[in-house]
Amino acid sequence: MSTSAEDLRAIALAEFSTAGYAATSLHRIADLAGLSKSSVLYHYASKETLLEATVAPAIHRMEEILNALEASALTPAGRAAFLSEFVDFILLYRREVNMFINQGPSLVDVPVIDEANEIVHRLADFFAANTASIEEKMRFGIALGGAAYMLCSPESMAFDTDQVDEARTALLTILTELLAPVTAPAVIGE
Amino acid sequence: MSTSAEDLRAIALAEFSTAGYAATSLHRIADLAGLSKSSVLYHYASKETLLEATVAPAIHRMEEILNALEASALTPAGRAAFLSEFVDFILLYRREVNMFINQGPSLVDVPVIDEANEIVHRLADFFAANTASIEEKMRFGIALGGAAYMLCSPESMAFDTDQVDEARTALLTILTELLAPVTAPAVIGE
DNA sequence: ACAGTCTCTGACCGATCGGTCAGTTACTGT
DNA sequence: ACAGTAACTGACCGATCGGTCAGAGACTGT
Repeated sequence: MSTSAEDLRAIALAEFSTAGYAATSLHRIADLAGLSKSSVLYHYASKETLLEATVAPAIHRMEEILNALEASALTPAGRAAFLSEFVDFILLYRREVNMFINQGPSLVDVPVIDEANEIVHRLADFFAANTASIEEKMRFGIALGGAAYMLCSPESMAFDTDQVDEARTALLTILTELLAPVTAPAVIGE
Repeated sequence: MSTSAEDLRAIALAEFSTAGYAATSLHRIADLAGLSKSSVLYHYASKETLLEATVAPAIHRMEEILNALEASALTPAGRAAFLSEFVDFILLYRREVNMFINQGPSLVDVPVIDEANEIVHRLADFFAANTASIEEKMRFGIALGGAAYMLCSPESMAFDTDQVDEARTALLTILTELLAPVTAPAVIGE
């Protein structure tokens, strides 16, 4: 059952994230799926509908994580839990996250993408609320954008399954270091 | 002099980096320049030629920096000089760097983009040569991709000129911290 | 045997894409 | 006054884009 609908979603996700939404034609998606363009439009009413179906699960999951973060306020435990969940989220929804980061700004006016951009803004606001310094804002941006780039760059897209755990640990270490609370003294440098 | 040629380059750069190469039409570039599409094609033989002219300066500069890095081997001074030059490079060629990072993989078969991708690979190989651990590779990717994202995200594109210095200092601090030699003890966390 | 529904397809549509070309305008040096 | 050239333009081209539509098979329950 559902031979094609889910296949098409996966194919579209891979193409949208690597080649870009605008640069990916319905014809190409159909070819990769072994179908005709008309069949793609049978399962999804439009290219935009396909995009929405492609990224919706990741958006909803990210919304859950963000709600939990805002609920747990700024307790150290809450913050640590968020980082762990966030790393798992990025690893699970690698391609979707890469799409938000790389193409989000250029896909405005697509409702589901606007929703995703709004979530990123909520997340940024949360971290920016406690610090006005440019360096802290930059740490957040580098952590988010860098992690997303790292996990979907051409070289790293093909993770061996046994490397995922190591990647997860490394990512959590680096992000924790980058997003350490502002109360931590700056022992590095002078 | 050069009323339009240079203007077109700047307009194309801004559009390519924000909306994407594939999603930017020659018609739109012409409109933004107050010219006709034919005039754009008068100054640049093709859309691809315009892309090459747009990113060539940044590529040549990055090549210089990379050559200097490889020449200075792994001396601490050489590494520190590289980081400083690299930060200046990213700040000066923000939009171009953002293009490489976000669209490089999808623009293969364009000669000048292949050249840029090759440079990124040389840079990655240089840092990967001294460490095989996934974490160190990830640190490099996060630093490069994160810095590029941070400096060309919609919110940060409009830097006040007096904030550039502060941004430069913060960026240098964070990158130095991220790319600290593997010999440095991990004093953060446990 | 029949009707209904799901999946799929080729033919076709208007719009837009990158690109070509003949020709116009305006400014130059002679 | 004239020729040359740089800058620019509208009309046009084939290709491709997203999307519509009528209908062909395949599989159901009756």
